[in-house]
Amino acid sequence: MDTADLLERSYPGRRAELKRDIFHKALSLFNEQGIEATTIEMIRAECDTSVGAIYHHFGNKEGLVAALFFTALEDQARLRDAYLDAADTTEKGVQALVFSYVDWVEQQPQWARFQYHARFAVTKGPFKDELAERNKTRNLRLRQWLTQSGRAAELQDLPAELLPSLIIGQADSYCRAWLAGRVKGSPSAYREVLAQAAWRSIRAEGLAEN
Amino acid sequence: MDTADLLERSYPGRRAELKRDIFHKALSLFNEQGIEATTIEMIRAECDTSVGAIYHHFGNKEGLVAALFFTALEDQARLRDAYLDAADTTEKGVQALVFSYVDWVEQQPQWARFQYHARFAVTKGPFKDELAERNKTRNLRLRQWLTQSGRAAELQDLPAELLPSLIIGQADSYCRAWLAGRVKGSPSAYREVLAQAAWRSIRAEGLAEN
DNA sequence: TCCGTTACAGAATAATGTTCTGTAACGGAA
DNA sequence: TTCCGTTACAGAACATTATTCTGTAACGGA
Repeated sequence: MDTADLLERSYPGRRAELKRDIFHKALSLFNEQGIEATTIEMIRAECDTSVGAIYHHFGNKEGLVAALFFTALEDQARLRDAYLDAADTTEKGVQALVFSYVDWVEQQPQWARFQYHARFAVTKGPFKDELAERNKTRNLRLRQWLTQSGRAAELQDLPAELLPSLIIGQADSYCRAWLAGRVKGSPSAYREVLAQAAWRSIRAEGLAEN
Repeated sequence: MDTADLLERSYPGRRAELKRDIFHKALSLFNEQGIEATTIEMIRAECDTSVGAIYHHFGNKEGLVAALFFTALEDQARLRDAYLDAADTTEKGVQALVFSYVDWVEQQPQWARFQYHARFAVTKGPFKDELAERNKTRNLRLRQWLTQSGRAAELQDLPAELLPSLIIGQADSYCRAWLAGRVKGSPSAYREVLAQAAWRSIRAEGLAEN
């Protein structure tokens, strides 16, 4: 399960060959050199194609960035929903969110790294509306889980807008540190610790929980 | 306590007037338009100066970004160290880290937002060595606190490289959400909740703690 | 007052993003 | 199979933007 697999999944077929290749090479370059520092010419050379081809498929550099970003978001959400579907208790749900997050980051470090760095550009740029649109539908399953009836009883009395950060914040922070090379242990090696930490921080204070 | 104050603090004196102005205006533009989308010409026009002046002070666009980034980091650390010095227990220390983080973000939203978005570029670019250098000295106080003797007894048995993320991850996540406009409540309004959550997630399991 | 240094101006240049026009490959319809 | 609209690609021309360079003015200590 690597970058190539993700691309086959999202853009299958022979006719999308070059498109996948541009995706793949651009992703690497953006991550290695930085987004600004990567020129269209570099991508063109790496893919042994023409600028025309790149602009044909993606419109412009911003479009390429946005397309990569959306692809990453969608793939990550796919895994998250799968994990969430298998969780039958609140604690398991929290675990599912943390596990799916760190597992995906570790399976797709390239895409994860890029996602972190491209978010701002996409949020500001001309694709911000499309982003908001996609967010809405992509996070349906998550929102449904969060607001499921009876959830509140198992959790502390917390502002709803705080919940996502409380659940995923620590894992997210560690993943960033790992991708930046500031720490060595892989995120998924700590998945239980991270899930535990999240759960301990939001669960209602029971008497006999561990 | 706003952007202007921060600048007076970091670059005082009359002769740094234009430099401060460039900082100030560039920061706003970078945040509003995005870093790539902001041209030197825009900054020049906004400051009513010349490109020569900008390049004289900062070398190039990357240098300007790096200078802004370093300024933000240093100011944030200043507040953190101040809070940390006043904390006399482990729990208070965790609280100090969370409080200083959210308070600074709320006092300096412009700088905070920029910091998030510029990190990658600086990490990759020609200033990465200077960044690593500065990180080392800037985080001295923090590292000292983290490794202070007796700390481990009050905390769960956790990998050291996980600690920073466990303490600050949730607050960090919420700050990002707030700066991006995804949530409404200001970070410092939730400072106690966030500090509590962090503490609950890492403290050793006592019997009679609340 | 002199003089080296720093601060700034703005035209010239270079690097890079984008457009545009043309050509080839594709794939269904007749 | 042939035709034809559509999609895929090529690469030169163009536009925008970053950067350099040369010159001038202000500063500040000797």
